[in-house]
Amino acid sequence: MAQKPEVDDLSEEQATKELADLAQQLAEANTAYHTEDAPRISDAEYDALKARNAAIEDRFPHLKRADSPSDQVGAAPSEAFAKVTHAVRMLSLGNAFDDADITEFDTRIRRYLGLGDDAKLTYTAEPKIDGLSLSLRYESGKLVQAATRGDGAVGENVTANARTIDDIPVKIDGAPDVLEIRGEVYMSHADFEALNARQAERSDKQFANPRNAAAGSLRQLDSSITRSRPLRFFAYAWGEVSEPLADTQMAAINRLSDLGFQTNPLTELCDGPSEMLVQYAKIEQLRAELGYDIDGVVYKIDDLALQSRLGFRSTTPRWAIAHKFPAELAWTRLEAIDIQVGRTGALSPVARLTPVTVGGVVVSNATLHNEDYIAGRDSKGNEIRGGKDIREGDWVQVYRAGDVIPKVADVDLSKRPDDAQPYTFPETCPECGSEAIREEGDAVRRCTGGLICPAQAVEKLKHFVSRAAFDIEGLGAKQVEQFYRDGWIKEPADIFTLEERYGSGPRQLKNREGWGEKSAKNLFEAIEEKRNIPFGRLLFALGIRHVGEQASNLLARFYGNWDDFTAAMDSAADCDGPEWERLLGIDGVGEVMARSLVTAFAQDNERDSIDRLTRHLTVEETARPATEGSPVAGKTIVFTGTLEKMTRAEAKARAEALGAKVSGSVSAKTDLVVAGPGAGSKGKKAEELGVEIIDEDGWLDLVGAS
DNA sequence: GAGCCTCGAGTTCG
DNA sequence: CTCGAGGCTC
Repeated sequence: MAQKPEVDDLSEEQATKELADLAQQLAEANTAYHTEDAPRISDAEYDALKARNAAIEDRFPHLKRADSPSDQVGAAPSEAFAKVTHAVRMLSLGNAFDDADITEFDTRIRRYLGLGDDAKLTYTAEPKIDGLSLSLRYESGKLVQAATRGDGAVGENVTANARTIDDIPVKIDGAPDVLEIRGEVYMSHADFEALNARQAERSDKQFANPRNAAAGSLRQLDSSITRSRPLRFFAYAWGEVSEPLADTQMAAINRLSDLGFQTNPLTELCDGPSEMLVQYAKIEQLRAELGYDIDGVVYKIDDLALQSRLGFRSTTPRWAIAHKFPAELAWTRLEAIDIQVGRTGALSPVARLTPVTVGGVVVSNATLHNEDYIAGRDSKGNEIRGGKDIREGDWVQVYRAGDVIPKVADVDLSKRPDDAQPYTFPETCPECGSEAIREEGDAVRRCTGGLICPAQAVEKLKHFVSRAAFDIEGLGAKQVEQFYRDGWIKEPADIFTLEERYGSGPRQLKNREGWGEKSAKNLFEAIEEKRNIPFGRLLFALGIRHVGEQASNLLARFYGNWDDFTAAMDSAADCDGPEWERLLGIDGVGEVMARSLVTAFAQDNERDSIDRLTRHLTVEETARPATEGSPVAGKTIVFTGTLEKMTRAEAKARAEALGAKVSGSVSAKTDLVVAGPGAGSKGKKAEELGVEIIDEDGWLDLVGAS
């Protein structure tokens, strides 16, 4: 770019041509970034191209293109925002779709807390705003950081943009030293329409819906643009706080309001499921006149002490649930049914649809799940959609499940073309022709081609470089596909010899279309960086069936280092003996997973491929869980008898959080028995074995809770 | 053996 | 985000 003539020296003709080039380059970069989930050019290069474009447009305003990149909203790479690790994870909520789900929610909570049906439980109910969640961190009353949710653990720093939102105070009085406020950024209907009208006047891009407009506005690199967008904010929760805000959810919300935040005026207390449903109906009725989008009602246990007793499941709190409004539906034509082949060989049918707008976005593909779903049955053989099968050419109803994934919900038989044939699911892989087999009791049909099947091979490679696995910058799905097609990368090990083979010499990466000196260098560097890899990531990256991210990390924590692990897999290869038993003894590992693991390491092909790979790697050891300061870390605990101040489930969760293993029966391996009144045989056995026994109060003292 | 809960695998669009 | 299946508990 440095060699390019100064903007002032450009002729109109040159400028026109360069603007066209820039528009194309930037569009490609955007596609590479957004849809291939791997940027092809660096952020700096991207910014430079954009700056050049702006400079030329400035000089020749009349040459500005209708599709000018300077008007593209939300096109800036998100890499431009710094990553922020949330002090307290931002979780999502469990979903409820009907009245029964709400009753079950209440029942589950009562059971977990050990409460009877008659005990009073109070909930809050509030509209669920359809926007984007934001976490605001205040220290000594000053806004120091605003972060998007991201994946819940790590979000993006959008502080400068958040400061421009009127509803977000930059300073608050009388707050705890550390206070993280969580809430929703949204745009009102009126502001959204005004914005779109304004955009139209300037022939700028129209936003599909208020949510997208809010999201696009918040993620502007230039915060003056965010300032010009009418964003609003409702506070409804909190993350880290240096001192408790209140005793109840409702009081906490009122406190947030006192601190100067907008809180939703429709937040109400409910005494149980029936009142919650009344509130739901009320809010649903008000929906159209609220002036902003909501997609349901959120219920939370009001008592914060109970909230903390209930705690969290892996991704959602036990004490809250979102009751969603029914999804928007649309009818369209099913043009064709295509089959995709996944990493494990699973054949998944996809519906190709005549594009139709559903809930503000245009949908042209939808999942059809599996063979049975098309035939109108679920996995247990029960009828779905009244047993109506789905055929190519059918008129179908689609919706976006969870407002995201398009699904085919129904078929209109009266509009079925006369010549429509029942869909026959292929029994051979459409990619490699191998036989596709459906195991007894399985819902999916799988290609048996293994790595012979190009689809499986490439999907496995994509998995290998994915976010939770090797996560190599500049090597995303699209790149992997191309390298595979050209034979540059056939298996994971090839990634680590890529530079050796194509770093220099007659066929060089930097001479390839779409690559340059800089991007090639960046890629090689990114690969270099990943030669050191944590055990858990490596194991996950291998893509062994039934061994996902969680299981991989579990195994990494258990075995600690790679060599011990592979040695254990070898010893357990015949699915027998002490190592096999030890593997099965891991909480969370069952027979199916264990077999899958051991087989992967025992099969020559697969093992050779793994060994070829690890030769290029330094596998980082995983520290066994330290659970610093925990009095029970690594101990095996048994709870017995009646627990009066907590339930079994609670006690177990608590113990496990502290690094203990909770077992059901007393044995020589037991370190501690917590016995309530009525402890029978287990108490006796503990005495016989000389295992330490404490009562419930002793336990609560030990773990520092009362 | 039933009934959770959690995880894995597959999915769409911006 | 959803579905199906694995794993654990009762």
